[in-house]
Formats: sequence, C-alpha cells, structure tokens
Amino acid sequence: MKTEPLATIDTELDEQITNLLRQSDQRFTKGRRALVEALLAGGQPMTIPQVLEADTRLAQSSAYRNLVVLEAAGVVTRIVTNDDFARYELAEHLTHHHHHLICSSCGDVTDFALDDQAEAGLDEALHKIASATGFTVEAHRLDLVGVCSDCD
Amino acid sequence: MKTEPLATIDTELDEQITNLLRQSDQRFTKGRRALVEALLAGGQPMTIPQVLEADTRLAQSSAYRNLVVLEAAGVVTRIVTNDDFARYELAEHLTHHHHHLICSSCGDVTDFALDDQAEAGLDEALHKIASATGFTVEAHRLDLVGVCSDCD
DNA sequence: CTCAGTGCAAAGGATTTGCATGCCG
DNA sequence: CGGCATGCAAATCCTTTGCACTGAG
Repeated sequence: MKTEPLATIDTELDEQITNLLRQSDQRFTKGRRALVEALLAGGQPMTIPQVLEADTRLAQSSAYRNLVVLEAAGVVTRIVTNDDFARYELAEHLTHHHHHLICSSCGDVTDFALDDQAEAGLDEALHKIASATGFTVEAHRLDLVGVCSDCD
Repeated sequence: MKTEPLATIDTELDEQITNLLRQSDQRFTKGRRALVEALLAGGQPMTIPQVLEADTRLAQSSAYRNLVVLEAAGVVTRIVTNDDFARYELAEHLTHHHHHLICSSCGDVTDFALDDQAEAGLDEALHKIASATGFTVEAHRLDLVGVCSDCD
C-alpha cells in the first residue's frame, strides 16, 4: 500500500497513538495510520463512507475493523446520531475538549468549544451529581441539537 | 385490542398528546396509547424489546412505525447509545427537562436533573454559542458517560 | 516461519416496508 | 363506505464475521 498522506501526523501524535495501541497489544499499521490521517484531514466527525471516499485505498471491512480497534484503544471516538451512519473523530485527549452541534435534519456533526468559565461551572455541577450516584463518570457529553445552515 | 393500561394517562397529558399528533395529522390510536403508557410506566428510556415485553399486545412493526410517528410529532424522543437498540422516552416538554447517565458498558440510560443554577449557567453559555453560529438550536443534550453500578 | 492485519464476499441483525385485513369516523 | 392503522412476513442496509492470503519481524 503506497502511502500518500492526506494529513501529516506529527511525531508527538504518532507516539501517543502508538503507545495507546501498544497498551491494547495492537500495532499502528498503515491501514490504521491512513484512518487517522483521514480523520485528521477531515477535522470533523466523519462517517465511514466519507472516510473511505477520502482514501480509496482502504477496504470497507478493514475500516470498520480498525475503527473498532482504534476506539477500544482510545484513539478515536464513535458518535452515533440519528443519521444512518456512525461517525468517528480523534479522541479528545489527542485534540482538545469540545462539544457537538448535531443537525436533527441531516445528522451532520460539527465541533465547537465552550468558554472556559462555562465549562468549569458545568464540570463542578457534574461532579456533584457524580458523587451522589453509584455511577462512575468517565466523561461528559454536551451536544446542541438543531438545524444546520445547509438544511435551514 | 383490549386495553388494560400499564399506567394511567391523565386528562391533561392525553390532550397534549392528542394535540401534538393532530398537528402532524395523526390520531392518538390505541396502539399509540399503549406505547405511551408503557413508556410512562417505565419511567426511564426503554428499548423496543423492553416496550414489547411490557405490553405483548403490540406488534413489533407497529411499535417501530408508531414510535417514528410519535417522535415526529414531538411526543417521544429517540436516544441512541452504543447499545444495539435505540431507546425511547417521553419528550421533555411532557415531563421535565433532564439529562442522561449513559453506561458505556451495557448502554443503559438513566435520567437525572441538574440543579437550577448550573442549568441556568449552562443555558446562558449555550445561547452565546448559538448566536455566534448559523445553527438554529432546538435543544441541548447533556449526557454523562460512565459505568453504571450493575456493570462496575 | 509465524501471526497479526488485510480484502473479499457472505452473514447478521435492528429497522423498514409491502400488502392484505380490520377498524374508526 | 373510505382511509388510516395494524400485523405478518419479506426486504433493506449498516455493520460484523469467516476465511484465505500477504507482509512485517
């Protein structure tokens, strides 16, 4: 497989991913690298068809299989909306904490960030809830649901 | 179909739902009533199998079809996790604003509410975002992802 | 040489749909 | 009566899986 990167994975990111995968006894293969590059180039949550279109060298089954591996290793996050396809994006700790604008019409997902103060206040409120529950919190997920400009 | 309600839909709720359906040119039939009763009795987001088990009078296809109608009319909300099945619950404006605890292991969903102050702060922050985007916000969705006590 | 990763094709499974029947208005 | 809602069964289609092959170490 000839690799002509869609986006460049810098050394630091490469190491982080390699380590994450190693912790799951997995290797950072060319196919997996191609997936990460496609997601990196996309800059937004992408469906499998979008990923495959971005890099036609990938077999569909391998894409599905590797995304499962990458998700289990904590490299990518799977996002399900009401759209037909699931979407994937790089995990937050490889990028930065953010939230999603989800279009209720077409299912498209866009990233956005909350200002620091609001985020801090939210975090605090959630910690209160967490401690009052037998629930072990791993993350919070804040989405805005509405209609994107394309569908409007 | 003999109706032996799992839960009682009071007059007010009945009217609200009837009106919502009427706005979509739909009627509040027995089958739909049975679905709402099951969800009401459940008190938590339920999968279709759970709903069908709660009321064996319902045909699977009708359940799916009617839940689509009910969702379009704004009577119920569809929640998708990484679990195999989608879940449904009564729409917020028929109950009260709340959020979800989603178990990343079994996909189970539990409701919870944020204290008023935190909710207000969050709302304010989101309005700022909204006005800065070409995105028409319909609702916000805040979920806590973690591991429920059963899976722990 | 060995074994994980890959690609192709076939299977799986939640959800949707076609069609004949029944029921509400 | 007329038309929507229902039930059954079959179809759909995203996703997963079986299997043989290839390439890296």
